Amino acid sequence: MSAKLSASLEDYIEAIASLAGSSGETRAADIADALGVSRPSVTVALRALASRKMVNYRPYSIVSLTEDGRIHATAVLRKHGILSRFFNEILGADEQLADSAACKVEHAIGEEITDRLVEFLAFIDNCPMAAKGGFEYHSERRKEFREEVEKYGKN
Amino acid sequence: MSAKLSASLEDYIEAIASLAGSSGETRAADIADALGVSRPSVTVALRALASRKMVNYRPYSIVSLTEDGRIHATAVLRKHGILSRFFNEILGADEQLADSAACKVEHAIGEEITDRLVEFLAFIDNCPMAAKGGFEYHSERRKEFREEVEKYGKN
DNA sequence: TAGTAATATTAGTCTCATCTAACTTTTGTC
DNA sequence: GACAAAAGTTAGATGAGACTAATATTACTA
Repeated sequence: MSAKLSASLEDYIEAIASLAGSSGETRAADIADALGVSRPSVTVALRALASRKMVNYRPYSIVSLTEDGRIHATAVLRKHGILSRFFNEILGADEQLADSAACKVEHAIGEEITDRLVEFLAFIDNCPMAAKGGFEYHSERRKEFREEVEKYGKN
Repeated sequence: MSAKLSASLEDYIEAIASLAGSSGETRAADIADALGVSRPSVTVALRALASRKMVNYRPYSIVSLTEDGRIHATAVLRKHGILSRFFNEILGADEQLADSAACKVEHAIGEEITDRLVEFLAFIDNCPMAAKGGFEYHSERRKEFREEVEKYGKN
């Protein structure tokens, strides 16, 4: 099991994994842009990640993830994707909100909760009428109900 | 809308709200114990919360929440309860895990996601066979499947 | 009411994560 | 190959949140 990283450092490896793409490499400036952070902050983060053997880092050079870093990044990206899907597809939040919520929550849940959420999503994929369609229908009914309350007043 | 608090300060008002009970008051030592934090840390947090008008605080005295603090604490406690229920009742995590995950996630989701989760839970309460019972059944089946794979080997 | 025990605060330090400004290294172009 | 632009790093500062050790205040009790 790789050592625990702070939410901030997880954001960095996540960004590196996303930016690295097929070449497996990125530049500090791209990381800074992706995270909306200054370049010196990236330098600091890369040193911290290098000391934890998560990135291959040499000053003034290109950056790549180590095997450990890749494993950790994959886990974070997995959580992100699952949470985003849950917020958007199941709860019906719009994509942007779902994604930004996923960005924060991904650092707060462990593997067990994540695994269970995966199973839950798989269940709903297999039985869309049972929960997904059902809940969408239910949500619509609640919205109508709210609108009616609005229209006719609460008292 | 009350100003945003850090995750840490939200933990403090949450603890204060929980400890205050009917009297509406607590002591710094109890807050420290509840959060597993030193007493000086509580002093610092109380000053920060007082400057944001979230607590009534005077040195060497008893602590209570202001109206704003109570509102904010209620919102955090609501998120906590909802998340905890979701993790435990829907995803099937044990109570302790559900609670500790809720403790972290409660600071990461906003009101909209929370409201949608409430509606989702309400839906499932009304149609237990649709999703809750269904998913529990589904989970059992997956477990059996895993055990069978285990038993007979993967290849 | 004096003295001790419990409670709370100050003082000083640490780690993280961020910033700006200034400097250095690398890169690309003529 | 020299030199400007781009990219990266140092240096130094800030703010949040935590800690321990020492000090101050309050409360209890004999």
